[in-house]
Amino acid sequence: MRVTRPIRNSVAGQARRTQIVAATLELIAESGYPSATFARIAERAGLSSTRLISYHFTDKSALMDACVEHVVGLLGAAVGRRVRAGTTARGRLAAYINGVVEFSDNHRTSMAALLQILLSGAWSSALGTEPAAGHLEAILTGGQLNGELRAFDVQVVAATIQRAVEGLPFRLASEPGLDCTAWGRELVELVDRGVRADPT
Amino acid sequence: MRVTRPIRNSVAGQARRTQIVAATLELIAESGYPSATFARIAERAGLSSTRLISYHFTDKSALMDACVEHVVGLLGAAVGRRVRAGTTARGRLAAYINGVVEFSDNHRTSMAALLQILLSGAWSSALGTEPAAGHLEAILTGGQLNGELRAFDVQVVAATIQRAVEGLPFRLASEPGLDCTAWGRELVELVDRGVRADPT
Amino acid sequence: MRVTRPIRNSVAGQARRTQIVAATLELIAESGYPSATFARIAERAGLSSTRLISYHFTDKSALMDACVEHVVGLLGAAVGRRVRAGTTARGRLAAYINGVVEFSDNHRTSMAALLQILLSGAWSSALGTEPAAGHLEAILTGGQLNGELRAFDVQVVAATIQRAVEGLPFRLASEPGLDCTAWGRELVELVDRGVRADPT
Amino acid sequence: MRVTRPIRNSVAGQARRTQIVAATLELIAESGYPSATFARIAERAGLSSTRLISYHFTDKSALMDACVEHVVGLLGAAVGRRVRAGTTARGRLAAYINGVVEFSDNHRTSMAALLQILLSGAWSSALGTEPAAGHLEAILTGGQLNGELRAFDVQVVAATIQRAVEGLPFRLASEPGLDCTAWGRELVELVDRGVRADPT
DNA sequence: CATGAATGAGCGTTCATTCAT
DNA sequence: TATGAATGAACGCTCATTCAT
Repeated sequence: MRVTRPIRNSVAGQARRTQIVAATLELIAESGYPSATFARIAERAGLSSTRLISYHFTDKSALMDACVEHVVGLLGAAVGRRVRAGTTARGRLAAYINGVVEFSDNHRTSMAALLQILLSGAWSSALGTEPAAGHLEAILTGGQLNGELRAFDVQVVAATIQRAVEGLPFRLASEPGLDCTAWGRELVELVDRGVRADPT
Repeated sequence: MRVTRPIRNSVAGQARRTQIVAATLELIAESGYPSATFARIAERAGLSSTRLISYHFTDKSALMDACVEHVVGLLGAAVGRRVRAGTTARGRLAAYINGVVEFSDNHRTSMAALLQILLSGAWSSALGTEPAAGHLEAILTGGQLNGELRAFDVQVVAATIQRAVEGLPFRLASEPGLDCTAWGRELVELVDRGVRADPT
Repeated sequence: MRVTRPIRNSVAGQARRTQIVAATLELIAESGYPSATFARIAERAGLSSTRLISYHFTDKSALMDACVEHVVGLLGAAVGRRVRAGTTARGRLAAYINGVVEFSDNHRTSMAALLQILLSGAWSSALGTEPAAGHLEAILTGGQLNGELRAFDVQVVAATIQRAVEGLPFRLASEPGLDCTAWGRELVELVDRGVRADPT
Repeated sequence: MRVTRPIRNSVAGQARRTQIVAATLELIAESGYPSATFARIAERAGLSSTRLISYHFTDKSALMDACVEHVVGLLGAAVGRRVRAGTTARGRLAAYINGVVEFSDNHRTSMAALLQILLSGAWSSALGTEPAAGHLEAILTGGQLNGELRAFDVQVVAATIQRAVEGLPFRLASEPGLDCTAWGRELVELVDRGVRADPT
């Protein structure tokens, strides 16, 4: 039994941890956070006992942190790349929305689980979380400064956009056939009209 | 000896049920849905035993249904009145948004609890829920038909607006000093610009 | 399920609690404090599940408190009666020693368990504990004041006597045939010689 | 490849074992026997895994035996030296008491831990333990034979003295500023008066 | 309408120990 | 000599619910 903090470099350990995180994400996406007990996670991951989970993760919240980190890492990379490619504020805003929408479409399980974990509060906020909201506000403020966007309360608009894109994974859960591309297009149009500066 | 379901019409029983619902809503608003166990509800309501809860409510989900019904009833009445007073689609849309925002401001505990219950999934959807979304879609469709609003996917826009207003109670929980009137004004402006027809 | 503090007046409940306390004392006396798990207590008491224990006692420490209270109550009554009957300091000292020794002889299980619980630290010292040491010191101080006892450090002597009488239950565990009356007589003689004033 | 028991004579192994024993003693003295789990011992000793403990000690009780042996060895040497220097029974008795008291004062951690281990029962009595009691009885019997000490039950007196000196480490834990020299002096006087022969 | 008693399943966590290098 | 990985049993405790008045 290891007693110091789990070594993140061990190959086998890393694999086990990834396997447990994956099982946890699937379980939460399918049956909700409360169903993600150690017993059910172990069962789904094919582990011999729940002890293996507590062996690799200090805590339940440590496991949840690992889940959040995993998904947020992928999401941030995917969206960040697209946003940075944008040359105007409106373009970056559209990239952000489409980026999250597309990622939600392609990683349904992970995103559904992520949002439920975040809502559950069962993670140690000590993570680099809510960078999303920060990025969004930066984009909006930039657009206001260079005249692309009209005057508005950045907080309100950022919160609205954030909630809009975060709503998609829930929608997809009950309506799997949803056309995400169209949803993104509509959402971008709605938001762009809402924030762009009036033509002079 | 009566062996059937408790009579729902008795005065004392009705009072007890209201008391339990109130305690439940407070508890959930303060400490989240998972903390709303029978034991804690009984403690907060000043009951000597959880038995009194199971006596008045068939089930935990029946209790949650009662909570949802209670708040949705108040919310529906308050918002419905304001929406019906509107004469244009854009006016009714603004009335809807401001109505929910104002209600969230004035009934913080109830609204915070309601949204957490709805998210928890612990209620028998057999309620007339999501009438809100229906109302919203009706307003939007009406506006498109009479030319006030541009062409857009009603589902996407309705979902976005719904999520926007439902986000406020969460925001209020962490930022109690928030200016809700201003928030509502900003939100109405954002949405109105997003959906109104282009000037001809 | 009751949620307020257990009602101490209920007849049936009181009986159950006594039954659980008795089983706990027996178990601890036989197999030591660490063996007194809820599972084993329930088994020995013939309960259907450990849930019945947590139903009647808030906590494990609450159960231990009940055990301590039970035995200390009996012990205090028995010894107190004998001590109060003494008319001299030396007489009261002998009464104290013989009282505890005799009680230890007649309530072997309870005393063995009590001492192990006290040593384990698993009780909320909020009880009226260690009144024994106080009584002892009072007797000794009184004897010094009236000239029956020589000058000595009351703390040291009280501690020594207390440890001497508390040792008997452990001895009895490994040597059940021990003659307690003789042991008490020897101990009284040893202590009396140790503390009495020199003849003038 | 060796498959038998680890060699106890290796230098490095001996050092490791000493290090583990030291950590265990400290832990028990500070937080009690039940807190001395492999995990916590490994943590305090700076080991990466509990495996190192099970590697060097067959068993938990083997570890405890090593702890007992370590302290009893030191104690026996220190006290034995002083006792053997005594020329009379009363002198050897005083030497024994003062020896244990002084050792307890100078090796607080070790003694506190030792007594808790002995009380816990988690050691294989197969050690040459209770030699102390034997030595004490020998001193007392010798004194009775040569007329220095009065007639009394050696077992009772030996047990009383043993418990008296063993009580000091517990006292020191809660009262670190205690004057041990004075305590020893008082105890010697108390015991000497209790056992010495009456002047003829 | 009310309530004390009882219940079994399940929770996250910790235990000393063994396996396989 | 050392170590990471794995293990199943047990821990105290909480859950919503049912029994029996």
